[in-house]
Amino acid sequence: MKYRKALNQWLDRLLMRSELSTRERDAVLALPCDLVEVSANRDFVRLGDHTTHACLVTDGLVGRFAQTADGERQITALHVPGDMVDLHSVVSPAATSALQAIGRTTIVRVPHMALKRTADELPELGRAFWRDCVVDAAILATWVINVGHRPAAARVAHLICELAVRYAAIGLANGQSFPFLLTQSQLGETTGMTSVHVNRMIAQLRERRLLAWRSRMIEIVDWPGLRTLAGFDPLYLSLPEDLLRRIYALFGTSRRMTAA
Amino acid sequence: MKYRKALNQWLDRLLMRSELSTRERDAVLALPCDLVEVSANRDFVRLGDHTTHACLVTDGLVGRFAQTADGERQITALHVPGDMVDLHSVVSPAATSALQAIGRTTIVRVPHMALKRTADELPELGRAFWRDCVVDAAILATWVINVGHRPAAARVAHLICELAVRYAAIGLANGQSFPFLLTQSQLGETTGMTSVHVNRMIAQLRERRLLAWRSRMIEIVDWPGLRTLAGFDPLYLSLPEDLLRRIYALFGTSRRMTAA
DNA sequence: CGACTGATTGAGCGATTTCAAGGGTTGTGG
DNA sequence: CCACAACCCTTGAAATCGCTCAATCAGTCG
Repeated sequence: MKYRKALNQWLDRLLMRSELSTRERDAVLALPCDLVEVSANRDFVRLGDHTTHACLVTDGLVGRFAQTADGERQITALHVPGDMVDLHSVVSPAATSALQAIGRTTIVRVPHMALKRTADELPELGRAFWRDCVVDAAILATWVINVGHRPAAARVAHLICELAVRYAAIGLANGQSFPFLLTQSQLGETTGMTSVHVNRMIAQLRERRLLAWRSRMIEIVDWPGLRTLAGFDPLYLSLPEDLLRRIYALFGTSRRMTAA
Repeated sequence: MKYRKALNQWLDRLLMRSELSTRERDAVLALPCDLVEVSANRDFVRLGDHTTHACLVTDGLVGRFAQTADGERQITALHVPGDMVDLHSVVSPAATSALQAIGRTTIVRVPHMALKRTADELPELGRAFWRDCVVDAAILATWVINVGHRPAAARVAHLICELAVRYAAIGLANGQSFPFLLTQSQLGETTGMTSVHVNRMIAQLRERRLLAWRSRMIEIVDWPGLRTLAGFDPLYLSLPEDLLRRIYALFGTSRRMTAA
């Protein structure tokens, strides 16, 4: 198949949460698909669309957007490379929210039909698909707590912790730094606060020497400190124990010695 | 089977979102299960438990509870009769949050093994299970918007609208009234606000003659008004069009004439 | 009849938003 | 390569919303 790299990213993701036989792995890699480039800030799935394909992010960042009646936008999910953004659309093709590329993004589309057929033939793989949706729901539940019951600084810190771990898990963290493609207003749209207040909270996190943020990268300066402030417990991400340990080692070691 | 009534409730639920053949329906009704009574405010699944059964609510109300590091509790989901509370545990048995009965509740437990076997034999039914989890996730996404981007009064109103529709959908609304088993503090725990402030918002909703609340029942007084204030759009509940129309008719007709 | 739990109300405080304006960065076209 | 425009970040001051603390009232269960 043509876009083997993308399918491999997804397979790696599935393998973090499910054990798959060789046959099942091969079936994933043999899925038909096609590639779409989406430019920044473009919706590629709109509310109410009836989709026929599921979208896999290979490169870039995708946000799931919802809207209140008075036009306020809220980001309810973020998807990094390797995420199948709307795997759920296989069983529920009518989109209940819009999908937008945040910055230029590469998408690989896989037909629902192919996914269904494969899942029917290999029930254990079907369960892996289902499990992936369940983990997404667990992330969502954590966002509810975050937005509902955490003070502003912790809210921002928690999202940053989550993205740090998710980027590290897919090998896109560079030492203690990872890509952070959101603007501060978008960060506000996901944490339920004003861009102004996001800015002040970020300033706090910087002052406390917990992180540094420049040119679309965030550097974790004090991982334990950030984690504590955020009340971050990565259990809900369902990552393998050893991977998690490696990530923590990556972020935690060699505390920076900057500033007296 | 012994608890056919409970399984029938669940089957009805599944049929709202999936078309099932006679064989598939029979398979659902033939599932093995056992019954558990849970007294008020008791956790029957704890964080981190490895479960072997999925829990179906037959009677009462169940809340999914999460906790922040500093002990604040947040309710991330509510489950009414007919809901399979943790169907997702079939593919992900380690509980990522606790389940608590809100008031005395009757649970029917179905073994994961039986659900898996049935799903393997009848792939379309397996997809119905998966779909159910997807709808739960859609509800969760809506809660994120609610808690993140709506002012307090609308937040409370939105939850009330959702529960009104969900109770009506399972035939438990009595005219314009439906059971409301949460205390005001619990309502605060789900909407991310203090019980004091919940109280004031409820008072507002009463003053504006949108609803009445007494002895564990809420009566919808002005459905269009409540819906508008809440910005409520039931799309995310994935209910059949005609059922929804019937529910709206039920709530909307015969506006109450009380009080000059 | 107490003892409890839940609902209600008031006053003061603090967190977050709003409004507003200025400075920096990035990308683009000349 | 520069100039410009657009967008993003940053900061301040005032207003608002929701929280905390505290007390009282109303049902409910033994």
